[in-house]
Amino acid sequence: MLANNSKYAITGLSHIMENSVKGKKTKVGEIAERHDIPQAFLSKILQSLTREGFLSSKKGPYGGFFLTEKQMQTSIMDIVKQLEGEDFFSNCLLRFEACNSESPCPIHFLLIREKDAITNKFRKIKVIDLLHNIPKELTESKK
Amino acid sequence: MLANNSKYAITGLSHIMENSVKGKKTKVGEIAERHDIPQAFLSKILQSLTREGFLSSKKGPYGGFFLTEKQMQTSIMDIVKQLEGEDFFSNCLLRFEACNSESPCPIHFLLIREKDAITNKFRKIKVIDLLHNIPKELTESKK
DNA sequence: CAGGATTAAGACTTTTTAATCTTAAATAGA
DNA sequence: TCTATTTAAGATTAAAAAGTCTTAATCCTG
Repeated sequence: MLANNSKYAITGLSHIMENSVKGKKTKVGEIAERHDIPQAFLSKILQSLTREGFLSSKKGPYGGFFLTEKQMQTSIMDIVKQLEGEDFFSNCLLRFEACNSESPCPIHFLLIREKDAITNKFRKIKVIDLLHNIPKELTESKK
Repeated sequence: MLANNSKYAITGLSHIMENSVKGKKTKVGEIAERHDIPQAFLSKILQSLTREGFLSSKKGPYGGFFLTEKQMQTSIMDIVKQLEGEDFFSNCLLRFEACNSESPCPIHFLLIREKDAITNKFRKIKVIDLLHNIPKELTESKK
């Protein structure tokens, strides 16, 4: 499970992504209001992403957050790692510090495939993919 | 990611399981020491499992925790649900309260297969399975 | 160049999770 | 029945995560 940090970050990036492809910047307040996220907290999170180069911002009127083409290609694994800590994905689901094949936790081998699948998916998903997140069969027909 | 609660609980049950098949009871101190878990905290967790019927205990000298045949068949999903809350598995990885196909979070469809696989695995794994957690190829040859 | 709009930074507070401490209750064995 | 051993229960404290507040810096517009 991800912490609130990552949850808000991904939601925010998804929103900023939508606007960025239209060439628009996004104000924190807009994201906070639409997704019901505490604004000051979201600010801090987006600021930290900006500091680390995952996101761009501009102050002042008509300012806001936006993503460059290059930033849209960031793997969300890198973003989660920055927010949750470098070893988020190397730790096992039970959060044992040193869980691996040689010194496994009680469920290491029982869940290793599923764990790896999740890790690989996070590696593959890029910020730009947060845009196309609804499968065709659901967008084409209604109900 | 599971909280410490569940981590300690599964570690503890795994240890108690080992002793239970030999007909032995397990003292909290023994588990705490072997796995480096704060003893008083582990006590509380095991006590709560006992209160809910997932585990058995006996006070006094030669007492300790143990598992009945029936308790060994408990799905660890039920145990995690009790410790982390009923909707642990119905929430998505991003912990959105209401994330489903109709109102998905930004990564709902990107991770739905992997998420479901994990959930099903937790449903299938029983306490008794915590005993046999090392694949044959690793126990047979060394190095 | 003044004023409002916006992000930046960091101190502060609240809430939740993790862990400890204290006292009680049960029970085996001498 | 006394004592040592063990779980039970709940109050308390500590640490971490989540969230708020305040002030500064930037920069567009008139």
